[in-house]
Formats: sequence, structure tokens, C-alpha cells
Amino acid sequence: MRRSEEKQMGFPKALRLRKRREYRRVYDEGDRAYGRFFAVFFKESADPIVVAAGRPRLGVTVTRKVGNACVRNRLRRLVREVFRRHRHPIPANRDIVVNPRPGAVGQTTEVLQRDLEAVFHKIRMAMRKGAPS
RNA sequence: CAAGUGGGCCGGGCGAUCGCCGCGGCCCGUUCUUUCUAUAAGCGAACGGGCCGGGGAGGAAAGUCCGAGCGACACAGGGCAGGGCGCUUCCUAACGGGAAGGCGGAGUGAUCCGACGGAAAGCGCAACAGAAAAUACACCGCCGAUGGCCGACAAGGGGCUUUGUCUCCGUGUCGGCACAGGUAAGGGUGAAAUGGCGCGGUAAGAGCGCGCCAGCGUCAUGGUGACAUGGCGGCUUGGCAAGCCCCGCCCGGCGCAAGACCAAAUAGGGAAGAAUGCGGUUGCCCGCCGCGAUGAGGACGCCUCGGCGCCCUUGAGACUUCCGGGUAGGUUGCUGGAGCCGGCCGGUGACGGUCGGCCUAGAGGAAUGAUCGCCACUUGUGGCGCUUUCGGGCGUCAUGGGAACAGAACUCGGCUUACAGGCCCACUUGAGAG
RNA sequence: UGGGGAGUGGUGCAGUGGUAGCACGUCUGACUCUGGAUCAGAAUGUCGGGGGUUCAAAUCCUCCCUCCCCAG
Repeated sequence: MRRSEEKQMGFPKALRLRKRREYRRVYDEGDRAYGRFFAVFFKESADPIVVAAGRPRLGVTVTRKVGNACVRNRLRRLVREVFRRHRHPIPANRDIVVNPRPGAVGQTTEVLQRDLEAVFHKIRMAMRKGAPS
């Protein structure tokens, strides 16, 4: 039991979006939710292997407007870390894409984490309403 | 001690928990493969997962400004076009980089800065101002020796109806005019004005003559050389080449998203085959023969025929295997190298040689992150102690804050730019003490 | 990652060594009862930034900054 929980904390390659096509699908066909520092896109996953895995997948895009390479790298890692620890609200079989906004630079880890968690809960609500199956 | 110059180095440390990406080892699961045959352990391969061990950003990883390696393509050699470089010698795989030196400039100095070949090969440019801007001429000015004109004086000669305070002629001296002519000293300007200063000289002047300086040419000496020093010569030929250009040297263009290998699905290419179909064999079946998506069958036109052109109707089936190209995708290129560290030797130095040791990131929507504790660094505030030239300084405790620039993308060598704070070495100037 | 281009008044653009211009906009005045239109006049520039060449730089050279486009 304990072992499986630890497993849930991991973030292997299978839990990431890795192709441009996958990103495009989420952007073009998915729904959106916004926080103060993030815009999040989400969509049911199409890949049967992912569906079978029963866990959501994450993709992060930080645009050049946000800052230089070093700043953007750090933001992406923070988003990944929050997703790794606090992804429970998100239903399985979802692909989500997080876009940090320029204002996120310089904010403390705690503030960013709370904001992103709130967005995750919004997604959970939206999913329940939109798909009452 | 203060101010400064040059060079080198560091870019927080230790630990805990969770997580990420390679590598090595062990283990589990699924699929595939394998001997004469069957089953199939083991071996092997691919994929997924677990455990253990060990590794994981920089001095600039940045900008992409140069130079190379590497790759496929092109290419006899040479030239043109285009681009780059530009004091000398050396270093280097190469460079637009570096070292040492020369020259010029800045600074009291340590030092620093310099795209620093050619302007008598040619073309071009210079606003405004100024007499004039590249041509030594015009203009103002100066002179006017010589010649010219005017006048005075002196001595001389000639002329005469008039012997004169007459007139004519040239000569000399003096004065004037500025006509010919001489001159480039001076001319408010300008970024720049035809070498500078001085003496002589002259009618006035002028390298016209001389001395020194600058510049040019040439010779000697020193130096590999840039160049320096000295002698001699004739006196002088402006600036811009980061304007065109000339001279010398260099350059094939394109790039790891280069290139190589494996290789779904769909469409298409090539080859082989099968079945169906159509016609004939009197009808049917079988068999046989012929035709057949490279167009069967029908009708029309042209045509001697073979056949050709065009139109209409119809068009079932369109399969299997193999081959080659190739997209998605995957693998590779991909990190052991002009490598790093240390010693010794050569060299003023950049650097080279040699010996020993070391292996030190390899991602691919892209790995090095998150949280916490302790210790160092720095700073604000407060308390205490010591000291004081009464500005403050030092030590210690508590508490709050700060900690830069910035993220490998094929790999090196440089350049440039960004950067909190700190350490070390050498040198300069000033002050004080000895 | 690689390749290419641009930056000039508030906006859109000229100017390619010699006093920075044009159009629209802005402001002031006139006309009008008022506004618009029209007429007259005015203001507005570190020429993206630093350094260099030149007597003189928006212009030439060099190093940066910002923005845009293309390949994939």
C-alpha cells in the first residue's frame, strides 16, 4: 500500500505529453481553466495505453514572453513538482497543459502552488458538471 | 594606510526526505526466436517494471561575431566577380585570436589605447566662412629696381626776323604716378591655407643663401624585421582610402534539423502468380484453345486490311507474394577530445616537448528540481564588554533581511557582452614612521 | 537551433556624409449660434543605446538592446 502511494508520487515519461500533436489536440479541442498565474488546458486522453494506466498526463509550455531560458526552466520545474505532489483532484485519463503567465516570475513557490492547486480543483468541478456519466 | 594599475582564482559548504535523466549489476513479467521433428528449460532480443551502486550545467553553458573539426554535395589548373584581413616577428589545426617588439597618442607613474599598407596609378569629395579649398593663378595689399609717363635741378649739344626769364634734344640726379612689370611677407576666415623659427639678403620679396627643427631621397651602422642612430643631398611633393580604388595575403557554397541505418498505415512504382470474366469448340457440364483493366462488349466515322480516332453504355473484381524508393516513428551521428591535472625540460613570452595520473553531463515538448535543518558570508536594528584622536573601531549575543549574471542542444579554439560578493600575487603614486 | 530583415516627432513613412523633412494627428487663432469641414499659424526628435573614423555621422565602421519574418 505504502509502496503504491510512493509510486503515485513519481513522474516518469509516460505521464508527460511528448509530441506536438498531443499538445495541439489539447489546445484545439480541450477546455480551459484559469488561475492568477496559470492558464490550464485539459482534454480526455486519446491514447488507450494512457487510459489503461489510469493517471493524468501533464505538459508544460512557458512562452518566451515570460523570461529568459533560466527563468522559464525553473517555472516548468515548479509546475511539474506541484503536479507530482498535488495531482489527485484531476480525473484520470486526462491530458492537461499548463501555461504559466508572465506574472508568475518572482512569486514564491508557496503562492504558485496554492494557485495551481485551485485551478486543479476547478478542473475537477468542470469535469463533474460537463460529463455527468 | 589611502588611491590606483596589471594578472590569476572562487562563484557558498555539509546533511535528510521526495522526484528526474543516462550508465553498470541483479531480479520479475509479457511477446518473439532457437537444434532432424514435437514439446520446451536454458541462451538471446524487444518492451514494461523493481532493487542496489555510481554520475549529472557554466565562467560565461549567453550573444551567434570570427576560426576549425566533422558530414553529404560540387570541384583538373588558372583567372574574373564577390567577401574578408592589413606595422613587424613569432605561436597555433586555424583565426579577424594570442605573445613579444616597433611607431604614434594619453597619464606624475605602474600602465593603457590605436582597422597602424598605399594619397608623385587614377577618379571623387570638402557645407558655412573666407581673397583663395587643391589650381598656384586671379583679388586686396607691398614694391615699382628696370622700362614708361609727368615735374624739378645740373652740366652739355643743336636751332633762330626776335640771342632770350626763348625753344628742342638726349645724359645724370631727385621727386611723383602706379601704365607695363615684379612679388607671394601680410589679408579678420576656416577643421585644414603651399614647411616652422631666426639671421642675412632685396626696390619689395621669395629656400634666394645660411643655422636648427619637421618632412623627402640616399648611403653607412645595429636589428630576422617593423624600425632606430648618424652622414650626405636637393630644398618641399596638403586632407579624406571605416569614399571608389591600388597593392599584398586568405576564402567552394551549405550545414548535425548535416549525414547514415531500420521501417508501420495510406497512395503510388516495378516484377511474378492466382482466381473471376469474355469468345470459340452445335446447346449444357468438364476439358482444350484464344483474348483480357496495356480496356472485354456495342454502335458510329475514317480506312483495302491490320489497325487508328472519337462517342455511348457497362464496368464485377481490383487479390496474394516479392522487390525498390520513402513519410510517421525509432536507432545512430553523441561524446576519449587540437581532453583535464601534476612534475620536469626548452623558450623573454604566447607556446611546445616529455613523463606520470585521470575519465569528467549526454537530454530530445528537452534530464540536474522541491522542501527542511545546521554552518560560513554580508547587512540593518538593539543589548553588553573593551578601546578612542569623541567621528568611531573591535569582540560577542539576540532578531530581521540579502546572496549576482545566468541553463549544455554535434564538438572544440577564440572574441564580445552580463555578473552579488570574496581571495591571492606583482607593481605605481601619495602620506606617515623607522 | 539555423537563416534573414527592421528600429527617424503621437502614428505611417522620406532622407544614404554638410542646418532632420512629408502626410495624418495635436495645439492656438479666424469663420460659425455651436460642432464639423475650410483657412492662417505654431509646437513636437538622446534619429534604439555605447564606442570609433571624419573638420563634420540619422548616414561609414564596430559592440550591444528590442522587435519582426522564414526553415523545421
